[in-house]
Amino acid sequence: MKPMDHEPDNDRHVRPTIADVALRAGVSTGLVSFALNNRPGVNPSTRRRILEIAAEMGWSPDLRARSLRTNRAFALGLVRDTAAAPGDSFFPAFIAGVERDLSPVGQALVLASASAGPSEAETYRKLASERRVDGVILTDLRAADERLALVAALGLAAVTVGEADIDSPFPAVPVDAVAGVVAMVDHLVALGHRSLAHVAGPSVILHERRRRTAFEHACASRGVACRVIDTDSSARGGGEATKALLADPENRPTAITYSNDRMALAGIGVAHRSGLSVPRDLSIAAFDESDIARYVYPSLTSIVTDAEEWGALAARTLLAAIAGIELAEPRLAPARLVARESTAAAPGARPAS
Amino acid sequence: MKPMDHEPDNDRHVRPTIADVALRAGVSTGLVSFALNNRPGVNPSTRRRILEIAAEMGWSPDLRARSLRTNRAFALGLVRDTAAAPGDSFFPAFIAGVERDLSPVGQALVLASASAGPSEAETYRKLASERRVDGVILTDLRAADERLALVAALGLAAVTVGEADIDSPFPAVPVDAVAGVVAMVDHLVALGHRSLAHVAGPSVILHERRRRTAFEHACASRGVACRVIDTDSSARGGGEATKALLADPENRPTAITYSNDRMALAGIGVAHRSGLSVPRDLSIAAFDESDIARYVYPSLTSIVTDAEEWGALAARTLLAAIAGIELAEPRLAPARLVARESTAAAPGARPAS
DNA sequence: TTGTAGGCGTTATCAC
DNA sequence: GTGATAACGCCTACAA
Repeated sequence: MKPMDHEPDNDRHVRPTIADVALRAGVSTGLVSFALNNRPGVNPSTRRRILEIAAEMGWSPDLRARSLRTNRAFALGLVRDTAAAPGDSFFPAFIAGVERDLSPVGQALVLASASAGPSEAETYRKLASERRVDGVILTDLRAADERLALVAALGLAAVTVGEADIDSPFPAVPVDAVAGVVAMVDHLVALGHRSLAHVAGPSVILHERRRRTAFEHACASRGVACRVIDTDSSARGGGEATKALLADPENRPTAITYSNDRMALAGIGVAHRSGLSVPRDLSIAAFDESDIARYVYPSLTSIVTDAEEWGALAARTLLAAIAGIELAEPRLAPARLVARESTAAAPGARPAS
Repeated sequence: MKPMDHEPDNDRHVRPTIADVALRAGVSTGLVSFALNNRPGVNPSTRRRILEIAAEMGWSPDLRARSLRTNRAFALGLVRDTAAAPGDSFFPAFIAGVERDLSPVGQALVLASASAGPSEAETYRKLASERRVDGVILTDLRAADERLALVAALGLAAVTVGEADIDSPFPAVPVDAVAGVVAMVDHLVALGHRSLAHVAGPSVILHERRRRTAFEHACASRGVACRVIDTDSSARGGGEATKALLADPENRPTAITYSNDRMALAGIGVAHRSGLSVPRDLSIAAFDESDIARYVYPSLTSIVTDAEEWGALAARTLLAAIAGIELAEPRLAPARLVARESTAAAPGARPAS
């Protein structure tokens, strides 16, 4: 035996290549490639024969070779800051949506973490320099997000989940943040609430900021008081914000909205421990619910967005961008209010007319 | 502009290849490769010069070429059934752990979904035939899991998260399921509970089955009654199981353990709606908590496992297996009981001696 | 319609 | 110790 390990005729576990198919079909590799890729210029009968033989031999494309040759990775990347949002219920659903649209078209999702180890920028840089992905999905966009310039400089395609606040070379998949907030404020005002509060996530995050602004505007235009507290989006943060809001019995809101449901649940916990009953003494509402919102007690009034659909739309938009197609401005169904048990008439309020 | 985008000589953004480096250094590409990979047989001064020039030119390895040549993907795969466990709090943490150990060694995580579109087997098959990954992490192992044979037949490496119940060619990263359950049952028995119940996930899932068995054994050996109800692991399922358990006031458990925290939260909801107070009238406990368990009211007594560490250990074990190294049996710290507010003395029970 | 040849960037082989 | 050169599997101008 030679030191070389080429014995394609011997080893039964060698994957057939297009050369093997070509040999068997008595044609050239080029023709096989054309036939396999559904390209014009191949005699229909020849094509059929080639496809048959390829199937029979169990040929399947080797992505590595194809990648090298075509300079594409056939994969998209998603970098998450895992430390920033533990227990986040939005992400898993979002990712499921992304995958749903990727796998049928032979694309894969490469997940990378930014929090641990190398910095976020380094993670994107590596993804690009190794050419592991063709594009990235940018989530949790920040104010003046430096990732836009970075990713563009790296030559990656991208899609932003939500609209950027600066010039962006990338398509965006926005969702109407205002409608839901307005519906929520109207809902609470109709219940007689005149002093509201919003427990927000970090305000560098654009969608957090937008919710906050929408909340403040809606309150102002309805002439109701509103307080906003920033948190780190964690359950703990939500609890602490609630404590702060309830600290002064003389001057506390009668309804609190939270930027996610785990903060809201923590808020309910704090309220209970303060001797307040939800929703009798205090109304509670949330954004971005997971399925538990429906089943806890009291069930959570929420502004819900279809996270999975959002992910799917983002994936589709990015794939189109990579293919050089510009999709008609993709727009997600606006977030909608789902009223449940955690919101009720404000204490001492007469029912709205 | 032509529709083609190939203009490598024109584009100023061409990445330097080792050929470029070799040219500049006045050596051959082979030598550059050796130098860059820290392999013996290169004159130290030559090596230094090559490294300098490579850095200066901004060379970085192209994974595609390396993959093609070395027949490795430098990536691991994880196939999840997204539909099966929406809102699962275990997975995100687990994945974060996987990534934590992967990125520092230049490996990536490819996530694929099985629920939507192609079948689970098809997903693994594709991952292998495209050669996208070197190995897969098998989670939520099922009884007589057919994935073991499939993945082995596909020539993929793998690691199982938890021990298989059949012969497995793959290393496993088990966790002691029994200790936590025993601690939980003892905790409840000490509180005076004599009639327990367990709301389990699908019993095809091995860890669900093991918990169930451990629960039944522990109850039997303590001489306390136990009822088990199977669910689909969803919050809804947890709620319905609770309804069933509480249906007959004459004969209902005084404590219920749930296989995950969202079922437990739903259970608390059902209890409240049935006019029962937790933990006064009914004690509630959970497994696999997310961070909200600490902050809800009442806070949840839980059996907690370090999901992130589990993911990291699984990744490490699989990487070792791929490298041909067999790690000393990796073992995770056993799950431990964290008693909180949701469990208390059984109604009418005298405090344990 | 089909065949040929060259190259994508890297690593492995084998002479020098 | 060093340097050509041939693969890896596929795609694609270009020639026939």
